Amino acid sequence: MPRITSLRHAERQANILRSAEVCFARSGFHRTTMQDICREAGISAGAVYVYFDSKEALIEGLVARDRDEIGEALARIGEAEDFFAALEAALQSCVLDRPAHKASLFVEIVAEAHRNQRVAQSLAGCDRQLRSMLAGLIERARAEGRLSGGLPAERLAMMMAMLGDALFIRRAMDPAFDGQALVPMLMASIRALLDEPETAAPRPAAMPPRRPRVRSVAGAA
Amino acid sequence: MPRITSLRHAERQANILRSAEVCFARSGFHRTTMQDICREAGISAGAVYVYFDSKEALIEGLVARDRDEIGEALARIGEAEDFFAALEAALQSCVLDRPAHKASLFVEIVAEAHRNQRVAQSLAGCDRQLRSMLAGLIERARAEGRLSGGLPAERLAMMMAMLGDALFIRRAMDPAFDGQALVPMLMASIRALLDEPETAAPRPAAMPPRRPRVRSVAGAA
DNA sequence: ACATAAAAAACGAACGTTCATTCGTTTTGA
DNA sequence: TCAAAACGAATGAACGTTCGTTTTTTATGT
Repeated sequence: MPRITSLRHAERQANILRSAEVCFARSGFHRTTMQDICREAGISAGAVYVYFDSKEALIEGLVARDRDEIGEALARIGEAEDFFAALEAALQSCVLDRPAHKASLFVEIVAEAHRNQRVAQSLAGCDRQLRSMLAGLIERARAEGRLSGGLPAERLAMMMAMLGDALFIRRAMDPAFDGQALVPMLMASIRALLDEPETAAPRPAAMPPRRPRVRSVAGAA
Repeated sequence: MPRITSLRHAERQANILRSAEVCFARSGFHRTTMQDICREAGISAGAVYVYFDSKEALIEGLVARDRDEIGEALARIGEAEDFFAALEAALQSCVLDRPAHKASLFVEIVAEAHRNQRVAQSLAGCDRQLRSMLAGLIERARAEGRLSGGLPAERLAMMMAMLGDALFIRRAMDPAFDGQALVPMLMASIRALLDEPETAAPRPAAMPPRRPRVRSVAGAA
């Protein structure tokens, strides 16, 4: 029974995904033809259907692959000892150090998620996983006394994820965008949030002309 | 000479743009057919070409319209007296209070900008305008002694714009996303950044186990 | 080792659908 | 009255997918 070794099969599949990623990042999902992908992958028009059911399946495959990649990167970060160093490392490895085309792909996937149920679910799963890992980092650091703030960890994780989104978006919008230059600011704003006590005081009705350095964040529940 | 009054012409044009916006936000640019837009606008298939040269021209029209809208909103904000109140108002009116389909449209436009030169230029222009207005707000507040920090205004404006992007993205990704709940955190992180002095000290090599409340941001030049 | 067989993989031309745009005709309104 | 505007069926190109054929790979028998 001549079945191709599953290793070879996986290799071909990965190669097609790589090609699809390049094409999607370059021209977008809808402007990329299957022929483009096949040309990029060096295969014929029909061959891709041996490995993927449809063009949509290619996007799903890409999301799943990236989810696994980021999951691994975050897991590695969970091992680190220093919280802020870990966070900055996460920023580097999960956002800034990723090649530029990943940023374009991110925009493409978010757009596609809007109309493709399955892509939306993959993306939501990826996002949930990422944020819960971040929240876990925060809670562990608190339990070990390395963090003092009291704001809900989930919400802080959401803020961090959003900063990552924003960096991706900017990178996609402008190839000359210098995300690295913003790292100190990003880290500073995260530090400010992490240090906030969980006070429930409503924000002041009017702003006094001169304020103390940092005021507390009165979040909704 | 029976030419339609230019008022009527502008009305029809705006109506078509509105319809296109709804359709693009619902199904995305490439999955929306001209028929969809015409049906939504209540006109026939060919009529749209009296007002717009092509489907692409519709997107360009939408970007131009939104740029003008946001420009007006920001101009109004420039008039405000209290800096942080103005900033929070900008957050509300330019991001949170905009209808949900604007968030979807934003993602769609960023994706489209990636492959359409003219859309990219419109978007970049819109973005530049927004950020320079924000930077102007900061510099004015500093000149009047209402702000003490010293980080570059352009970079701070970039951070603020990115937070706006991030809110839009999240709204587009998840209709249940509660941006309002994050406002206190967003404002707190912005306050922390605005209060930073322009020190150039490099970030500490290793993190001490217990840190003071806020540390300074050592940006690149 | 080699030959053989059979199934999977790859090919690529062709199909059928979808859709932006056009155009000849009709309607509208200044 | 007549040019602009609107209509909507028709057009033609683009593209995802299929399918009959060819090639490659692997398992088995000698």
